[in-house]
Amino acid sequence: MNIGEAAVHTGVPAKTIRYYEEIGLVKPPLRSANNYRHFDDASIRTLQFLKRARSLGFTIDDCRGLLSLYGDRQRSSADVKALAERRVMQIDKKIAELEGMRATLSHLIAQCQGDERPDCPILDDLSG
Amino acid sequence: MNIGEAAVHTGVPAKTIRYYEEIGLVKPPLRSANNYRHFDDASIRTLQFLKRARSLGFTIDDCRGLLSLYGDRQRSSADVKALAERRVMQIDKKIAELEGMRATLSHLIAQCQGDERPDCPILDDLSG
DNA sequence: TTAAACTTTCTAGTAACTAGAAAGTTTAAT
DNA sequence: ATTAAACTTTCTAGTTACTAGAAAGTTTAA
Repeated sequence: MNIGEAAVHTGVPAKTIRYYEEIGLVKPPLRSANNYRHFDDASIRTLQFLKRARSLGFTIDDCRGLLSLYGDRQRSSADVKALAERRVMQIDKKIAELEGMRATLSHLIAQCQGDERPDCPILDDLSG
Repeated sequence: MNIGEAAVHTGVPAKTIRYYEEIGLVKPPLRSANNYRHFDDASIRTLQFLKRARSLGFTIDDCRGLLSLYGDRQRSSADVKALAERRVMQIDKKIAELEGMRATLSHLIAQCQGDERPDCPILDDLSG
């Protein structure tokens, strides 16, 4: 499989695949005679794994850890669980932050007439 | 006021103040004889404005817009309101995305024993 | 007087890609 | 056989919003 096909099969753009290789997240695939990258089934599976992990919000560094656990027959599921739990805590923190912003903003928006006049509680708030 | 004092008074770090100047978000303050930046009340208020706006999740570009509306006596509050509403929509989108991740992750976490054994529903999910 | 605590500018690093350029290769249609 | 489209390669640089650190000059307090 060439890189374009791999991109279609995994949902990871060709540029991103090259990037993952460059930063050592995936190992360099073999090259065909024409110097094109050749992706085998294992490579494809790794890319799908990464696609899914990234979509769940794991950082690239998390992904390194996950891939190494994935490849480790001796791993304990506790290690994976711990990584996932840390992620959930970060997500919760981020959600709380966003909900705080949201609450303040909608409160201000509700106070604002939103007409042609210059009076604006939103700017009033921002300017202290 | 020197930059350090301005930083304390506004909560915007000195490095960030210089950065805001560099990207043209705030206009260059006057300099004292020693070439130190001198911040007057108006500058301080602008920095406080930015601090607040950034904490509400407005991007730097949003802030440009907000500052220009702030300085415009002829502005209509509708323009400000529109900007804030766009922000809320983006926040909602982000929250929904995070909650999706959160739901999937906690589901997987709940299924995972988290013991010394290698069996792990989380990795099973990631590997498809 | 001298050391600590400022300030200046400059470069480079962070996260995770994404865009674009210039050049080589393959494929499909003429 | 040719040639144009659609690949591929590497390289550089841009994105967001800062942050860290270095080297050098200035002010302040002991």
